[in-house]
Amino acid sequence: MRSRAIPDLRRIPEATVTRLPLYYRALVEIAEQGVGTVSSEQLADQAGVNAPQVRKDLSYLGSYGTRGVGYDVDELLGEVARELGLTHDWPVIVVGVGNLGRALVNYRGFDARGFRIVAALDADPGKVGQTVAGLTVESLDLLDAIVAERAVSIGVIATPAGAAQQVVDRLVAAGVGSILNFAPCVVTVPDGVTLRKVDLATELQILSFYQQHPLLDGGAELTEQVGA
Amino acid sequence: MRSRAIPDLRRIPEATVTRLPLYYRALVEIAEQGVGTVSSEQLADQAGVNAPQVRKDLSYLGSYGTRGVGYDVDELLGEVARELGLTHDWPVIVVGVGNLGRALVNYRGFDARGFRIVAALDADPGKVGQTVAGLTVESLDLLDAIVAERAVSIGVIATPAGAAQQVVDRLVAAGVGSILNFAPCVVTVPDGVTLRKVDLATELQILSFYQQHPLLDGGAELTEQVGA
DNA sequence: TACGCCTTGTGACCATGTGCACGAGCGGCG
DNA sequence: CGCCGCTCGTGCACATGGTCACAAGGCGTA
Repeated sequence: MRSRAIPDLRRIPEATVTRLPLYYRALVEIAEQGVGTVSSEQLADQAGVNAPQVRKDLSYLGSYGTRGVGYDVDELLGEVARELGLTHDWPVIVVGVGNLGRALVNYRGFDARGFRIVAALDADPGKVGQTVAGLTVESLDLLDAIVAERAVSIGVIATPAGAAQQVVDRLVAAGVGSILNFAPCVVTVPDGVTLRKVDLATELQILSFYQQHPLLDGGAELTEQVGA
Repeated sequence: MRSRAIPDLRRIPEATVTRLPLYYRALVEIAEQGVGTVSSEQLADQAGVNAPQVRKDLSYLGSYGTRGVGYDVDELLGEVARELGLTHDWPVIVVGVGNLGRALVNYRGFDARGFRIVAALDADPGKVGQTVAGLTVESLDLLDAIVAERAVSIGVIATPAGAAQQVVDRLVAAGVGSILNFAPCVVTVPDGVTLRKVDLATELQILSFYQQHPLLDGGAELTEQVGA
């Protein structure tokens, strides 16, 4: 008897990885409705992509649907969750408790799916000791100790641009392997560390570009990017 | 005499558009240092990409550097700014004044480069009338009138997922041509409207994936996507 | 004025990603 | 038990994007 799937070590394309969260969210919604089976087309509608894409993406996971029927919602949900690493908690640290940092700490759905904010740090002594969403702001000086002690694996940068690279370096040195950068600047990380960035100004400028060039309009749906 | 550049109607690749803001920011920083000329390599370092990429991207603009010398910082800055539509102001409306919405309205650097928040709306009567960053929160009911009256061209969605599509529809109907969606859901827009999305949960899940699959690491730098 | 250095501009090649269409296989029905 | 419809899985062709290497061409200097 051969075992079920052979998760297959071949790499999952980056573009597929960026869509997995979409599928995950769509599956959660479908599961909540009590539906037991979905076709690639239904899933595609819900996730905002097209059906062949869904099938190809899911095929990378080694997840099998049933021909003529579709995918078992619960099984697929479990598969995607496992692949995304949502079956256990990830301790998250937020550095910088300004407007944005506070919003992030308060953000529901942050810890909703396994992401638990275990620390909020700031360099400003005036902010240390304040409480945000039930969490006490701690001093930036304690970064290394906190990361080590609480097994932090994901760091969120919500500092001013000037401090970002320095904080990133400290996080990496302390063992953090994934970084989400909200600071409006370029930061670099060594190989083996994953970096993603979110920049509001950049997004607005891209919109502004297309607003000014109505002729050029992708028509695409969406995509993404990742660093390493 | 042939005229200088011929802006050239050939389309600028989407990937290039997403990098223009990086170049813009890099150029601003370089200009602030009083430097008059940059090479593609310097610019590449500052922007976090590689030199040939910079040259190819800039060539799409029809912007000419000088061989053997580099690019004139001020001239290039003006060119990029013009291409991105940063030479005039864009009225922005923010819908949803929860944690995130408030942070966005407060966010400096939002209007720093020509993006001016002219309205903040919320459906909750309890929030209407509150002041956020010097702006009075207005009722969602006034959306259409406000968009028309203040010539809003960019809409930012910071509502709960359930309300997002409805708000997007109203914005589009009122004439908004660009939308930035922070709500964790898929929204659709008609052709001719540009849509971009920012989703914290998605970003974290992608990080989580790579954290769990250390073998797969792009090594890429960054990218993006856009809808229409 | 001619030569040589330096940096841009770009054409060609390769990798990645997307869309399509068809074959494969399961379930239900007669 | 056999047929048929439905949906997955996937190979292929196409489009987009990225990397590289090299030619084009100013600018300074002798």
